[in-house]
Amino acid sequence: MGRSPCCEKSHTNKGAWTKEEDDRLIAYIRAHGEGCWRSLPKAAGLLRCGKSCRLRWINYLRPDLKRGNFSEEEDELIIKLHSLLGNKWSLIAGRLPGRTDNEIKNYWNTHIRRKLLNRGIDPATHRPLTDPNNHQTTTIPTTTNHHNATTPHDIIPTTTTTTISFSTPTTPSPPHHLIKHEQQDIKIQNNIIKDYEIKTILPVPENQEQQQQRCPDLNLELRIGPPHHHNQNDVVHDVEYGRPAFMTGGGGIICFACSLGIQNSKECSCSCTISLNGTSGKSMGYDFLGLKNGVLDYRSLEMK
DNA sequence: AACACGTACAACCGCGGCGCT
DNA sequence: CAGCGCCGCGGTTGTACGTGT
Repeated sequence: MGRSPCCEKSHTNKGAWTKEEDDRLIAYIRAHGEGCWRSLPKAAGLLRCGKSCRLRWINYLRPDLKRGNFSEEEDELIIKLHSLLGNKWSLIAGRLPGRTDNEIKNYWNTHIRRKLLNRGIDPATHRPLTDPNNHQTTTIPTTTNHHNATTPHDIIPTTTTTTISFSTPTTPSPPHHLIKHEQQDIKIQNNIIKDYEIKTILPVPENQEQQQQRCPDLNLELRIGPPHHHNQNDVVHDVEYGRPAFMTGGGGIICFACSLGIQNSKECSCSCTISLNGTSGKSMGYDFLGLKNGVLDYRSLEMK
């Protein structure tokens, strides 16, 4: 299916935006609001394509953007979210108010990747680089891209080229320590997270101990379900929606929506009542994505 | 001071999803 | 149902700036 170019390239500026262009774009959007990016440049008197205008506005000019360095909490939240969502930068950005997908993506590639590599963790799989279950299909890039070269000390020393998996193994047999590994479509407010993987990890895998030794300050074992014990009976199915529900530490059952911290949403099919600080309700002791400590509060965040 | 190399980030490009006709 | 067009996403590139030699 052929596609027409998004804009008449011969009549559009490219490259860095000037102050005047910024001002025009801001003024136009203040007057008319966002949207209709294709027609916006012409209406605003800009010699730019609509995509360029949209990008400039979203990533740089939007008034609600939080400029400045990422905090340690944001770092850890990004790592957690990335381990769950993969390179779904827009979804990750949706949970970091004031941050854009582009900003997070750049930050990941320039800072967090290296940080994880220094910790001996594969940034793609969030598992130890030495993990034998870390199926190796691609070569560890010595650079993020052609010029984002990492210095030699950033790379975990290996005698040979180490390869890692950047995707869920296509082979049907799951790693032995995964008892649950299934695709889910979940809806969070107006967004749908597709191909979400639930991995419930059995206790005491060799690699976990290894990982804890390596990075005692970071628990990247992201569980859906109670952290204290797991067995196959812990995962039951939500009768109404056919999606998994989870046993809580107190023996109660929460639905998948609640396990993601979106209890009380329309997707919630259980009757659990979880306070944000985790101090009441059947799910006491449950802390997903730092909900307890207030790092993340889905209900207070507006999706992009 | 000059150069080379590394880093950070804004911006671009191509593609897929989705709605409309 | 297919074609079309727009929007948004993720990957990649360009380049200014910083640092080391």
